[in-house]
Amino acid sequence: MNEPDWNLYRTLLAVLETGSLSAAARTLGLTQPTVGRHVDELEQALGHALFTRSQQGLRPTDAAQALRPYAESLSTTAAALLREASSAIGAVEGVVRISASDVIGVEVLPPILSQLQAAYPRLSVELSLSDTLQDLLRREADIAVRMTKPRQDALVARHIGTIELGLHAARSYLDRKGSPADLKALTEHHMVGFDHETAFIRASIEIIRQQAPDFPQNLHWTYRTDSNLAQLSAIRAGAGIGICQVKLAQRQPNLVRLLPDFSLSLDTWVAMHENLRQSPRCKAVFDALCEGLIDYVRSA
Amino acid sequence: MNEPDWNLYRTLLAVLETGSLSAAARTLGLTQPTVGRHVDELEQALGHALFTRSQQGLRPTDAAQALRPYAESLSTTAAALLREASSAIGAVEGVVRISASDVIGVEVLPPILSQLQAAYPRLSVELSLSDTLQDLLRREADIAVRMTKPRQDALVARHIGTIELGLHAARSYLDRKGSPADLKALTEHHMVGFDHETAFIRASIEIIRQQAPDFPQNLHWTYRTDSNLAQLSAIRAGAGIGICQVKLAQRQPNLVRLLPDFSLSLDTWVAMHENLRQSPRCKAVFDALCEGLIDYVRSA
DNA sequence: TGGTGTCTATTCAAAAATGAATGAGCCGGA
DNA sequence: TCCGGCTCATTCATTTTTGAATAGACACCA
Repeated sequence: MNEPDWNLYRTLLAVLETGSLSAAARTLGLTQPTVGRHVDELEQALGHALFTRSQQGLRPTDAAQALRPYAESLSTTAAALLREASSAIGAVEGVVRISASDVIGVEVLPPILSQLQAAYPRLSVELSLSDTLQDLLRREADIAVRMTKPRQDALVARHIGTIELGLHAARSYLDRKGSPADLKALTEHHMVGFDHETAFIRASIEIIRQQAPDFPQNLHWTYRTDSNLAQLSAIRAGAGIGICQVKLAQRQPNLVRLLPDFSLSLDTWVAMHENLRQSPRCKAVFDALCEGLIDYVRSA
Repeated sequence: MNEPDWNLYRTLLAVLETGSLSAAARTLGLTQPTVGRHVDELEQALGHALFTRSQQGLRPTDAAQALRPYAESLSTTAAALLREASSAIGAVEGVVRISASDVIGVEVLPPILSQLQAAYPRLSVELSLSDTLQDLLRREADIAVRMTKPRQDALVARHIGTIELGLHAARSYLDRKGSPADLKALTEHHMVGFDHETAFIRASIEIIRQQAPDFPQNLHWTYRTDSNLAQLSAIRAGAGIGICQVKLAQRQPNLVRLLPDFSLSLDTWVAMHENLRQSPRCKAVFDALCEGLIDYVRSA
């Protein structure tokens, strides 16, 4: 039995993502019959049924689900290959894909990246807002800005510094509700916070417990979202008191820091796949990111 | 511009590996003209020359070299996908690829694996003898036996125990040359050791320095090889005194341990990609490997 | 209930990819 | 020096893959 055509994996992934032959055909620029034939061919080659056909689409079997991560890995690697090929050798041009948290991506990176693009006009930047380090290994991004120290051997990481977090609220909110005199008074306020308790959140809560034993346990969470960015917007809009970056709040005239003794800090890192050190375009972006973020962290 | 056919990457890799269109065509089961056309097509799609043609083969350009790791990653991932597809859902069958050092692979694993295959007749094991942890992330193997603690987040690792290393020689050698009375006497002997000084070797030398200050600096290395397995064979054949696993030497009637106060220890780990925990065939092999190796380490 | 949207399956002609054969250049050994 | 080995390039017939069109089945909505 010969190795199946690698294109079959691409159409497999498209069918998994879209849920139907027709939709997959549209995204792939093929037609529904060919996509169907690809699936048939792959099923025959692998010896498993991959989908149960029905008139309103295909439902993937467990076998297809098991193969999905591999197909995704193929797809991201192929995309990374194309990015690598997007630049001439030795030139700072082409596409670089950056991954960062939403707040960093929206509030901090734009000036840094626009300056970078002024310096290298033939450079394109793709920005993916997500928070896992996995995506560097899977090559979903070339460079990542992260708040945890990368522990992967295959990554190059540079430590940027520490970002300070503090409690903030909008003036409009404080005009209505007044300012809390101490941490215990927070129970009387509307709080903006996280929706789901991730490992990172649990760790943060632990740190808060240690550093600020007065921090109340049961707060009145009136606005919960897992997006830091949405939290920031909510605080700005006067929805309540929440935690955000101190440096960021200083730039916003209508945000006030509360109880400045309460403070959390986030270590910040910029990480990149080791292989990409050879690539001038990635190295240029890496260096510019480090420089710009260090400026941001140290800014008064 | 459309995304290039993924098959083009496969032929690119084959051409890079074989060094000629014709040879690549043979390994791919295609013909030389099609391989040539694939390369042309890819060059056009990427906008780079990938090879400089000549009558005695193709020389890859820097651009092609830069793409090589990506193509290799595609290839290993496609192979991993096929392995995953080689087993029915929930069944312990199909192909599992194990990576281990040469000594472990040749001397320790066979009984463990043959027992495993007796338990699961539809299971196939591929054994790759290499020593880097990288290959797990690149999916070059499903499971690895390693002598260093894995630091990758994406890996599941289990600690097996400590393997003791000691100085050994064959009786035939000792009959000719006599036994060294102490470490200093090693300078009078033929020694079997490593060829290149890797990071691991340097670390080991450092440990030796600390634990055995008497260990001579300048030994008479008469047999150098980077393969542990070849070292073991050389010691067995009476080429000289060398370091090998104590447990392993105990099984060999003609090997004698020398200066038993001298001892090194290696921490042993079995590691696997986190995703594969879902896969019964990998989990079964992982568990069997752990059990078998623990038995080996603890055996009298 | 009938119309419209979605989906998959099938057929058949057109387009694309492939292979066999051949030519030409280079290298090394007899 | 010639021969056999290897290489890549080119041509043309054949095979394979693809797409357009169509039919049938289901779901939703007026």
